[in-house]
Formats: sequence, C-alpha cells, structure tokens
Amino acid sequence: MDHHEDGNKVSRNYSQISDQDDQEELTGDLRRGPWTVDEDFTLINYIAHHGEGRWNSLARSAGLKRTGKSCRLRWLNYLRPDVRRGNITLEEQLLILELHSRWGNRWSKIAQHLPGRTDNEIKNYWRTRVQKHAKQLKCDVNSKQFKDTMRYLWMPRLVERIQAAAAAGGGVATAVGSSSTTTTTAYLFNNQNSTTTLDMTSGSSTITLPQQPNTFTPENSSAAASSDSFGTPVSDLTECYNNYPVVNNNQDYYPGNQISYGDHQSLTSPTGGYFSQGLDFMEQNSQWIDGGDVSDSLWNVDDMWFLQHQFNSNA
DNA sequence: AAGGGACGCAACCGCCTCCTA
DNA sequence: ATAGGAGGCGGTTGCGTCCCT
Repeated sequence: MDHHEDGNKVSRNYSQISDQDDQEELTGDLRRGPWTVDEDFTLINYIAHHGEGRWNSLARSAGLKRTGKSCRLRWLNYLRPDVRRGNITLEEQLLILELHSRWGNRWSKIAQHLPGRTDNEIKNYWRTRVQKHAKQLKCDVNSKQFKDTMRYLWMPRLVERIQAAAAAGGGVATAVGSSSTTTTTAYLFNNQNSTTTLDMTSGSSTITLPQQPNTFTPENSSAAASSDSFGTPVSDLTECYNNYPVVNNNQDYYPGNQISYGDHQSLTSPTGGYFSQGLDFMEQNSQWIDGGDVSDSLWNVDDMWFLQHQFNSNA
C-alpha cells in the first residue's frame, strides 16, 4: 500500500500530533512519542549552527527534552535534508533484493548504497513487502526456496519492468537520486527474448538499459551454474554473462561475486533446490499463479509457462 | 455507515561496538 | 588494561490510514 506520498507523510506526521498532549508521554523530564513542529525546528536550527554528533549533549544544549538517541534518529531518518521520500523505485527494489541476498539484514550497510534512503525505510520495506510475499508462499523469508524465488522470478521481473519503463521513457530511467558516492552496479540480464545490461550508476543517477542481442542460452552453453541460493558466486559464467557489479570507491561492494538474474541454466541446475522438484510449491500457492496477489505485479502467466517449460525440458 | 483487518512507517528498545579518559 | 559513555544497528511496537465486507 503506497498511499503515503511525501506531503501526506509530513502532514500526517504533524496532524497526528496536533493532539499531542493526549498521545505523548512525559517520562520524567524526557519527552517521548511523535515529534512536534517546534522540536523539529529546534533540532534543525541547532544542527545548522553547531553541526551534528554528540547527541546527548546536543539534546541538552538545544533545550530538547529528548534523549540523544531520539534526536539522532529523528535527524537521520526524517529531518536530514538529503533524506529521500516517496515510493521505493523499481531500481531501488532490485538493489535492495540483491544487497540483502548478500548481506542479510545489514540494513545500514544496504542503505549506504541507496542514496537518501534510511536503514529504517529499507527495513520497513523488507518487512512489509518482501516478508509478505514469503508469508504468502508459506515459506520462511530466509529459506532457499524463497531466495530462489526472488532470484529467478522476482528479480528478473523487476528488471523487465525497469526495462519496460526505460523503453517507454526513451531508454534511460531516472534512478536513485544524487549521491556522494560513485558506486556502480552493472547487471546483464538474460531473459527469454533478449539480453539486457542494467547499469546502475548511483553517482550519475541514471540507469541505462541498452538492448543487446541474445548472446547466451542454456542450450548453447555448458557452463556450470551456482549450486547455492543467490548470494554465492556464479562460476564459469563470467565470459558469457559479464554480469558483475562493478566496484568503485567501495571495497566492501561485491567482492568478486557475480550474479545472474534470469539465468536459465541456473534455474535448471541448482542441486537440492526446490526447482528440481517441479512446480509443486507454486501450485500449492495458486494465488501466485492465478494472480491472487498482484500487488507488485511480479508474476504473470509467462513466468509460469517459463517455469513449466524449464521443468518439462529437464524431466 | 461502521467495524475490523491489513498496511505503512515513525519511533522506541536493547544489545553491541567503539572511543576516550 | 579497563570502565563508562556515546553512537550504531537490528528488532519490535504503536498508531494512523486505507480497504474490504
């Protein structure tokens, strides 16, 4: 549910505290609960003149009856001028899924690669959107089953949608806003009809999606694929896919790993994966096939046809 | 129209690590 | 070396809003 736009969020945030006296607790001399306009103004003003940090003394010096932690959180998650509001874009969703597959619940680390997004926001996104899908699939969000689902269906679907949006917009889609970093991520996505490079350049705030001929298929390659759920290197596919995230100015970022969304070979070959067991799990959760849940429009008949085809061809 | 469930998100909590004296 | 404070981080909660029945 994306019914909270920027303005709404702000107005709601303040409207809900119009009757703050009823809602806020006063614990000793410290205030808790939603922040008031005056408090926000005080905090912004103080930081503008004195800078941030040393939050406990900052809270005292600014005359805020809040804990240092509360001030820090309010500033970082809401008041900071570069906080980016609004819906999580497709590109950001893709990045979150990818980074979470590598780092798990390292929200702050993930947030570092989404300019303007806070760890809190990403955490909320994960809990409300991603975990919802895991729940619908009746599987654990950390299970291989769900991770494979994300990797082989959800993420390729996102890439397709990004492609479509880019094509509609002339081939270049605006991405994740300004950034002081120059992290660059390049994906090469191979789907049924085309191979696409997804080049995410946070620093320049653009995503380019040039169409390329299909250069690799499972049928013409004997390359081994990852035997693990995503998050592990995909061996021997580098030449064919060239689907590596490029590291710039961040040594933590994708240390040599490769990823391959829509990798058909990978889809058919994970050892011990649920894909080798057929479509049982999908069929048991028919709402995913029937479109019972189309909130994110990540599934369609083509996906199911594709999966069925893969299983049949490997039977 | 009303009530209940689902959702989204701001804020809090507790634990951990780091820094400094 | 160590103790205490500050800050960071992930998990959780509370509440307003929306939607469906």
